[in-house]
Amino acid sequence: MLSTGLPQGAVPKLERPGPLRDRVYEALLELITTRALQPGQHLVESELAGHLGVSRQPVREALQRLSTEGWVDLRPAQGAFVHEPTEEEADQLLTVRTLLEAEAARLAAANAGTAAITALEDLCAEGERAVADDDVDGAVAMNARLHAKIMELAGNTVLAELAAQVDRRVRWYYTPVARQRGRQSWIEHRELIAAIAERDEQRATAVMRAHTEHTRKMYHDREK
Amino acid sequence: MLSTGLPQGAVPKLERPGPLRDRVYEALLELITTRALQPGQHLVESELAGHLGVSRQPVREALQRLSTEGWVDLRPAQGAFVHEPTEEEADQLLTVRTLLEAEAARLAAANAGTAAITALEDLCAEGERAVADDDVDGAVAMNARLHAKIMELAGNTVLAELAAQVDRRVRWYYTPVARQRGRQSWIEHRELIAAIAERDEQRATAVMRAHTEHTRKMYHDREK
DNA sequence: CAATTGTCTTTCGCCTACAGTCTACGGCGC
DNA sequence: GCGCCGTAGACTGTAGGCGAAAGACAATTG
Repeated sequence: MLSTGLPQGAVPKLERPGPLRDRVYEALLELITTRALQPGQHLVESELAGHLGVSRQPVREALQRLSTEGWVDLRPAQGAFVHEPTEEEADQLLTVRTLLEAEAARLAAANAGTAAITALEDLCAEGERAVADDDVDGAVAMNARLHAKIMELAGNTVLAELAAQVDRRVRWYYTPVARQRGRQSWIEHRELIAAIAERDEQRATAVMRAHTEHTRKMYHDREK
Repeated sequence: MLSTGLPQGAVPKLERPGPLRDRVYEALLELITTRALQPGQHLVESELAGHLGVSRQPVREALQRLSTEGWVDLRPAQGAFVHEPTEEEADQLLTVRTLLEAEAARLAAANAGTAAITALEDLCAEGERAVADDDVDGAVAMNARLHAKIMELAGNTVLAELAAQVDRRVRWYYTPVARQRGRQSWIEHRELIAAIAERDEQRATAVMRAHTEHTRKMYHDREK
């Protein structure tokens, strides 16, 4: 027990700037997802290092990690290139995402308490408001947070981490599409939450599956 | 066209020892999975470097990768520690594995041709032979190859890569158990292949799900 | 004129060196 | 005797440098 009368959770925890490699990692990921670095582009370590004001080492380590997570391709003795998504890969990734999200919905339906349900409804309401205001970026952000919350309710950390990575890449591939489908998406969210509230695992799975599959359909319709 | 009369495909392509970091990665992974490095153990970069005859840099990069894949925990300013599996995590990982493998079985049932089926049956036969000979290591290896083959037949690269990682970790956690269940496992394999041969997606999914779930049951029974 | 070869630049892969930080232990005061 | 503080050791985090491989381009030769 601490002898000082400090309030337990309120200690700021001395915000330290974590390892440099992590910040470089996030910076690069941001640049990639925002298309500032385009697919296929050659990433030169020394350039990035100079541009970010650090040495090559942290940049190298960040690139390694980005490579294992599928954001860049690391050709031996040649360097890092921003990964170029193919039609096939995007499709496969979406299949996996559907799988993971559907399972999360099922688990969430099995575990969710009343407090959690209201939390979901709050998030959903906020998202709907963003759509009503034509705040596209806000709606996309709320969408991510809602899905993340469902993942959290599922209570499976491993599943959550995998899904987080897959989700982020799917969003990267499908950003042009995702921005288009605002309203319909949130109607489906309501349905999903209802299913979870009723503890109906089957229906929650089915709704989530249909929900993510709509993205695929949207995309294929758009191709023409 | 080459003017030299070199045989076209027979050129050995000059096997080069890939990047050092990759070899270090595989060496460390081997040491971890074989329990030569025990969970919780502190991995000192300079020690490993000296022991492997390389500098710290490749070791660092290998540790980074092992960290993102969940084999070691990287505590800032303190170093790398071999990850310690918890009951809960093992359980969650198994859930994910069940999910991925079941989907793979479904896709395999949808795609498999006759040639592929015979290939599966050959692998299965070889596995059964290993069991009959009490060749435990051989049986485990064949098990891995069979599952990998089914993944391949599923034709989803993303799914395959994810499953490969999850599988490897599951095998690490459950090695003491996995070695125990030889015969029953291969009976189930036969069933699974039959379902795939009949193109029965539903049944293939169900059989694979039951198959992986048996591992969980085995483990929990063993706890007592 | 085309194919080839030699050279040259760029960039990576790895090593070495230094600075910052955490841990452990021993001395000092109470 | 007990607890706190300071110091020393060890290890990680970051920086910079050297050798080597890959690609580009020009010169050379048939």
